[in-house]
Amino acid sequence: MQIPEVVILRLPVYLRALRAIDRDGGEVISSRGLGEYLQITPAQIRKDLSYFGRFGRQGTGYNVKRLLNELRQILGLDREWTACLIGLGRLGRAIVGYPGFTPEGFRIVAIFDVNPKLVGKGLRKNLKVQPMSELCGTILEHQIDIGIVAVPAAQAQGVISQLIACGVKAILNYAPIAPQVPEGVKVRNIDPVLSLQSMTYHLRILREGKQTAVARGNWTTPLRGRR
Amino acid sequence: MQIPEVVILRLPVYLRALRAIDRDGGEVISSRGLGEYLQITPAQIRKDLSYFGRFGRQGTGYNVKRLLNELRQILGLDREWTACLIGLGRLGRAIVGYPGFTPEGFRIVAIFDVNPKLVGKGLRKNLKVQPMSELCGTILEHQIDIGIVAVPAAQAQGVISQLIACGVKAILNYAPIAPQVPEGVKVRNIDPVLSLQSMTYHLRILREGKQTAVARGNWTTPLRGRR
DNA sequence: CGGTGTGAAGTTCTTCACAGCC
DNA sequence: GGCTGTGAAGAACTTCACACCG
Repeated sequence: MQIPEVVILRLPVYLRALRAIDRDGGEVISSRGLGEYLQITPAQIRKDLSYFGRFGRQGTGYNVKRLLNELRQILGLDREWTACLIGLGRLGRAIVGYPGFTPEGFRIVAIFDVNPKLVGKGLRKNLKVQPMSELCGTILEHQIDIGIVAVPAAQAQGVISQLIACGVKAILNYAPIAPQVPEGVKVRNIDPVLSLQSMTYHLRILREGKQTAVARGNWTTPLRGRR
Repeated sequence: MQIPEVVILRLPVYLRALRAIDRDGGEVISSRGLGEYLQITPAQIRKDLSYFGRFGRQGTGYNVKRLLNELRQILGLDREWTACLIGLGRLGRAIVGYPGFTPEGFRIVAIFDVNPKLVGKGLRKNLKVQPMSELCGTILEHQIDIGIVAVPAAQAQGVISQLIACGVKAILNYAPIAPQVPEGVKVRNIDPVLSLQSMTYHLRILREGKQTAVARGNWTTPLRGRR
């Protein structure tokens, strides 16, 4: 059975919510409870989970710890995944340095950069910056699962192609490009600028809508707040 | 007419592609050309654009500069938007420091942090770290449009609620939480961990699938690469 | 009762396919 | 011939609603 990608994208969200609920001492949660927490309809949650099994109990809900473990297993988070970082510029440094970035189950085991001045620099034990020429060898040697791309836009596609050539099947891309990848390779793009640019659409509508409405004087509800 | 949110989310992607095409000297692009570039079907692109007007020319395609301007206008990027950053930890510093973050049309005009040691520190001209107590006043004074939240998870919802109370209608949230916001407020979450966690689902399937397949010996195509 | 799991209905989004134009 | 713009068809996703269970 082929599970919709949207469902897969929601599972980590459920996982995180359950972690929070567990931390707060919750032992059981209904789809309604979880839905309120996440602003998702209960039916959605039940349907999503039903793709993978029957984890709930009628009249009660879901056992938080049980569901946590099930989700961890489904998402493959019950094992450790290795990643390499390519590009140790400002962004790359923020990524390695950020403690919450590599949560349970992820570990950055190699770093690459074109800059010869950075190469050889040790970041912490067993983690030295390597030249790009060693990319493929290291990936094969360490069986690296995930490539994290934090290079400038102009170099990004080249780096991604190299990663794929070395057999990497999952890429987290921070460069502002639309990567070209063959089928079977999963890419996730992290791009705050796109998010900003889509929000301004709504901001614009809001402004213009209000202006228009004011001009026409057709208020149905009193205007709250500024602007 | 109500335009689907997915469409809005794709517009900035088109915009960026057009910028690249323009930079490379392209003057005209067909929906097919753009589609190949972005791995999106031509029909999708045409339909998306048709929500906003008729920008193409039959037999030719779209004039790149014209379409660029139309999209900029649609997205409200023909004016400047102001943002404030809340939280000047490691992440916050990466955000203000990252030059590509505030592209055409965005400007961070205020920074807030709870840490008294940071307050008063000047980052650049006219940009000093302010205490949280000044949040609302500054937002109203500068008419700030967007709040960028880079505080720890535990504080994030509180900060977001404050922003909303001050009238902010657009929030870029970097904290790993599911923000609760009233209708009319747009939030975009930037969360690399969720992206990683959804990719491991596929990695797991890939591994297990291959193992299973090997065990059964039912290869249809030769195995390429490692693992 | 309260709540899950799930076919079926409903809705939204994507793709097709073609008229119309360059 | 090539390509847009767009109703209509099709696919994907979400919600409903109810049987069934604790």
